[in-house]
Amino acid sequence: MPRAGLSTTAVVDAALAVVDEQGLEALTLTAVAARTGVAVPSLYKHVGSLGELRVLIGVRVFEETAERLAAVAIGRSRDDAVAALMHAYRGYVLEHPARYAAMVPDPLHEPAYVAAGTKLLEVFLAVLSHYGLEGSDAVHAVRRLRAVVHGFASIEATGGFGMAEDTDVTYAQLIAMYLASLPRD
Amino acid sequence: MPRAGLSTTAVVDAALAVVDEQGLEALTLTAVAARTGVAVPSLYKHVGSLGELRVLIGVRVFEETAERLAAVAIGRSRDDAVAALMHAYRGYVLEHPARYAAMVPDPLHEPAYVAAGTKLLEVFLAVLSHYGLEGSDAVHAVRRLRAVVHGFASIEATGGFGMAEDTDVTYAQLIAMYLASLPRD
DNA sequence: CCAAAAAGCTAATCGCTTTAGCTTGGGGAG
DNA sequence: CTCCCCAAGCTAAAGCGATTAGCTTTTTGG
Repeated sequence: MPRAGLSTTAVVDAALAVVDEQGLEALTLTAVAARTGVAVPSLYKHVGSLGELRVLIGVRVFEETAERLAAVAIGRSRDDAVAALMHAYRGYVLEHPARYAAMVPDPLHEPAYVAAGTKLLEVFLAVLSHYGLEGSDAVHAVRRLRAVVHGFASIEATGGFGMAEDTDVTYAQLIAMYLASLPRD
Repeated sequence: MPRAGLSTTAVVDAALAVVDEQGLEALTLTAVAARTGVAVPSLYKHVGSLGELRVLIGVRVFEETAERLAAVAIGRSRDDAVAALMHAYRGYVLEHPARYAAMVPDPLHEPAYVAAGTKLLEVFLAVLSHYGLEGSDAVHAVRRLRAVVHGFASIEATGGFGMAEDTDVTYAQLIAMYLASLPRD
């Protein structure tokens, strides 16, 4: 019998596919094993435990987001950059709604998250530095941004906005609201 | 052997206690049964399934929040009322951080949520009506409020704010930011 | 006082995670 | 080119949580 040629990366890929297709609750070792064409216990050669797999998924999503945001911020500044960041963040969540839920648990308790989280933080800080924000002011500004963006995205991703009104309009208002909270010249 | 004298309400109470003390992941029928002094299958006389229990918990939290917000808005108007609402919302989450996570899943898909959600919506709409907001404008304003408040609360409840800066300050800024987005006379 | 519904219980099944221990493919050292 | 070793897979089995079936007993309305 030939070998499957699995790897930790491949397992995480398969797990993400399961999450995308069937939701976070459907993330089970049985499902991942089925998708990779391997017996369930074989996964332990690459992953350690289901809990660890969840963390790995969260880290991956975090990294992808950070990468995407960093890319989109290049060549823009101030309001333009902030708006682009906010749109990119929401865009990722809209593309992978189920995946987003995987990012939430144990954000900073898990050391593995710290690296990815730090990179994301740095992107935010870099953009805000053009407003002259430093130190505590910058921290609070980043937190405001995270609250707005995460709050909207998580509600939208779970279908929490019941009314028929266009959510694009709401988001545009949120962006304007946040920008207005930044120092003006 | 005497009877335990359980009821759906009592089961939900016990479940909330479990969540408060050990977190949402620890919510298991075994844990609830242990706390109520009953065998696991006996719970099915009151609850239907673990999934249904989760929904019942979510509804309860929703209702408590709505009640609390409604109470705090009485006798206040405009900025005063909005700020009070936002503080009360955050206060509830800080008091029961683990409980808050139970509110998120399936917000509107579950019909049971609709009633509680509607009440909460009405409180928001009533407060915003003093700004002359109606129809779509009011819907977007409520969504902005939900995004800010839920975003901040959920990040804070899961310990997502890593830096040492005082979160009270951040929240005060968020309130000011939101108020600034409402129509001024 | 009596019947029947409601509340509990025990036994058993099923799916999922995890551990233990065996087998073998395949690459590198000689 | 061959042989050895390790990593990748597998099967077997234990354990836990949810759920169902079916029995017993308390309680309560008539």
